[in-house]
Amino acid sequence: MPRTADPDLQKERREQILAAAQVVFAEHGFADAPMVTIAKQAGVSKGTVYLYFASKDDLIAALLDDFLAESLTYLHMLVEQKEVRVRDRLTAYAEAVSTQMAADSSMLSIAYEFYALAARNPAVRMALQTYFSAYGQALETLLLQGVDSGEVAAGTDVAAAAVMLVALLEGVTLLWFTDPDAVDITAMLPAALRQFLNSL
Amino acid sequence: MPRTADPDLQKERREQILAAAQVVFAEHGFADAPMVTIAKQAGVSKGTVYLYFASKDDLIAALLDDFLAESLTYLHMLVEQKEVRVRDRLTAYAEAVSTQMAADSSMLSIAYEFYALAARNPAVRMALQTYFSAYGQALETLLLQGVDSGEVAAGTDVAAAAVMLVALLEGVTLLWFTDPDAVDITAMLPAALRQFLNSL
Amino acid sequence: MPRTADPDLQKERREQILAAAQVVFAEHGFADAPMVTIAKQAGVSKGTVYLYFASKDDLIAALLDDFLAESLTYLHMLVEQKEVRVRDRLTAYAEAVSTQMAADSSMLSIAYEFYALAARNPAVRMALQTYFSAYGQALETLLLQGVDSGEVAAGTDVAAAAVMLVALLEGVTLLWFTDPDAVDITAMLPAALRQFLNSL
Amino acid sequence: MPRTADPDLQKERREQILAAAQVVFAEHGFADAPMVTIAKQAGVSKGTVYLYFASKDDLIAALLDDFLAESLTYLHMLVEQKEVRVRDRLTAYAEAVSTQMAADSSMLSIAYEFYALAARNPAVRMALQTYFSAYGQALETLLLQGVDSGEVAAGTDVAAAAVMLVALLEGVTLLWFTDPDAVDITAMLPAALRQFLNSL
DNA sequence: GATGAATGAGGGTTCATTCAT
DNA sequence: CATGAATGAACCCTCATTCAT
Repeated sequence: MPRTADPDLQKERREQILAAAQVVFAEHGFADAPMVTIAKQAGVSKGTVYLYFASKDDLIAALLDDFLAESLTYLHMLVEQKEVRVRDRLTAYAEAVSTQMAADSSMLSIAYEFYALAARNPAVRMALQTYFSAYGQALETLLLQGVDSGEVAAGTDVAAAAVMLVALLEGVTLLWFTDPDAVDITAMLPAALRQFLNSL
Repeated sequence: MPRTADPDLQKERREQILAAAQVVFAEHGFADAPMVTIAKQAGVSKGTVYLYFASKDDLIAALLDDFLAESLTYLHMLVEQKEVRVRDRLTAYAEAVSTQMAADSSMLSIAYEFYALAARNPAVRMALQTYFSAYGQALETLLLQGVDSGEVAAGTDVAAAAVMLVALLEGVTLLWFTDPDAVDITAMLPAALRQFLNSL
Repeated sequence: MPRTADPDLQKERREQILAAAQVVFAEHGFADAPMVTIAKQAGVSKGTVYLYFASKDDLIAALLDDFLAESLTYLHMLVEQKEVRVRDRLTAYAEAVSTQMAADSSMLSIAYEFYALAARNPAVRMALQTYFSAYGQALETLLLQGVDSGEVAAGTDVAAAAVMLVALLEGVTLLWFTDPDAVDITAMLPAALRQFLNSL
Repeated sequence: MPRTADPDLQKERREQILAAAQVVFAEHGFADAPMVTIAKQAGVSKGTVYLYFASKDDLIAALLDDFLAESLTYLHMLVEQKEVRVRDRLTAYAEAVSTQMAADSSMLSIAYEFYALAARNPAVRMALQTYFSAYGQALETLLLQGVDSGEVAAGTDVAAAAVMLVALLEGVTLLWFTDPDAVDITAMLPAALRQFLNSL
């Protein structure tokens, strides 16, 4: 039993607070979510939050990093599954994303907080730029694998196609977020993907 | 002689404040834009803002209404120009939107504020639902005109296509907003439109 | 038809505004009654109120003067009715006061505003002192008339009795004001008076 | 080590703020007493006041409760002192009240604030009704004890007498409050009491 | 005289952050 | 490590008062 802090416990606390922040931020928005509410949601005191995060901004930034890292990890995993057909992987991705969002839209609520924040916060903007760039790169790689396997037409401008695919997925997501009853995301997202792939 | 209020002056003041609010909200976000800053930007005093808007929320709601009404007005105008080819009208729309946003992104900044707000404000959510519904309807009507004129394949599911088109345009816009240098919106938006129409 | 303002019209406007102030002050209290509300209640504009009263404080002071003058006028009238028995006059007074208050308690609401205000406003305090002094004087004169007519015992300390009578009437009024259902003022006020007179 | 809150310290702070509020409210009135002034008087910051009272209204309500409870406690104590003659107890009460008020009239200033407030605040009105009802009950019990001991005439309507006694005491207090120089409350209150008891 | 748009001081309240325990 | 009492800057909103018309 070491005298120094237990790194695992540290990490656990940190994630516990981040999870609480996600819940509270999704419900109230960044600006209207008091730190004390996040602390309570995490089951700790106000002061403890400041032991793990220097400020509210820092907490928000950490949440952003978590989100993006997690999302990219999943995408990179997809890229590695070379034994599976590209279409099937993309479809699986669309289904996974739509299923997850339909189950818990809090991440999405926060995503729009981040997009809004990006307009006036350079650090957030930069993080999102890096994310979307990597997102596009991953899809581009996937599409290239599709060209190799013959699933995608040889002459396709895969770079442009990747960007457009990202745009389409994000756009469908926005529409669903705004009006979940009008847009069936679990159907629409794969459908949009299919149509897009067929157009290549 | 303000025995009776001058309706024109009233309207002018109101728009003057709304314009100021757009600038300030775009720069600071709804939550971090003090009313007094908006007042100063409009060249009036704090109290004056409250002569025209009952509260900050009311000001935000009025801004949303203005945005959506203006946007839909333009779309409905497009629908009416039946003498012009559908593709040309859609292209003109994409170009107009991208040009405007490239010139002044403040409306877009605020758009993401509204998307974020929609998650926890029923009135905002409802307004956006109505907007996107009308938006989709307008594009659907346009696509139907395209079917009539032979520009769009007869068997096309125009309703689904319209939703997807909205999604695509919104998605491209988001990517540009996040990273204007990585995405040339004046080129990408028409290009995305072209590809989409070709896929129908 | 004089070019200068019509004094009667002036006076009428002034009383119209004072009457409105009574209503609004009674409902909201001095501090929470906006001038504009008083203006509306009077059917004039905000600016007009300031044509007749220099400030809110001035309006309040004028209201106080009106109240006290009216009340004293009635008392002095009682003193002059020497042909009527003292007891009958006092009873008539008690009945008149209780009837009026039961019909409209707004004057009473405002009375307590004035009592509270007297604690920190010398002008108000002075006015109330003058009023209560005159009030006591009037009752003392009445009681003296009673001694002369044999209605009141000869050795009575009429000065002390007058003060006590004022206190009793004010006290009963307060209890009724606080709980109108628990105290029947139209019965209690004359009863208190009777008992008091009998104890002299 | 404030791992857990210290109840004593909490209570102390609360009373410290209530005491400050009494001073400031008495001097400025409820409406014209800024919270920050109360905070300064209590030697704490503005925010601290809100740690102990949810709002200004809450602070006022707490003050009212304190006043009434303290006052009733004293009355109930009087009722219990059955070994002392009723007249002596009432006289002691009158002397205690008048002495206390002559020493510090701030409670009285605030009392009139409460009476004024009762007109438009149901909670305050209710509290005062309960208070005056209990006040009357206590005096009624005392008078009944007087009947038992032969100090008060057997046929007396003690209920009515109690109400009238409350009224008389309150009325004398009001007159003194309005004009302390004209009314010697330490003499007048016991005198009024004596006369009243003699009239029974 | 009368109006009501405009002003800005002022006040209630919130909450990010600190720090003594 | 953890706590939560304390701080005070900041912000929304109200309203007494002024004055151009």
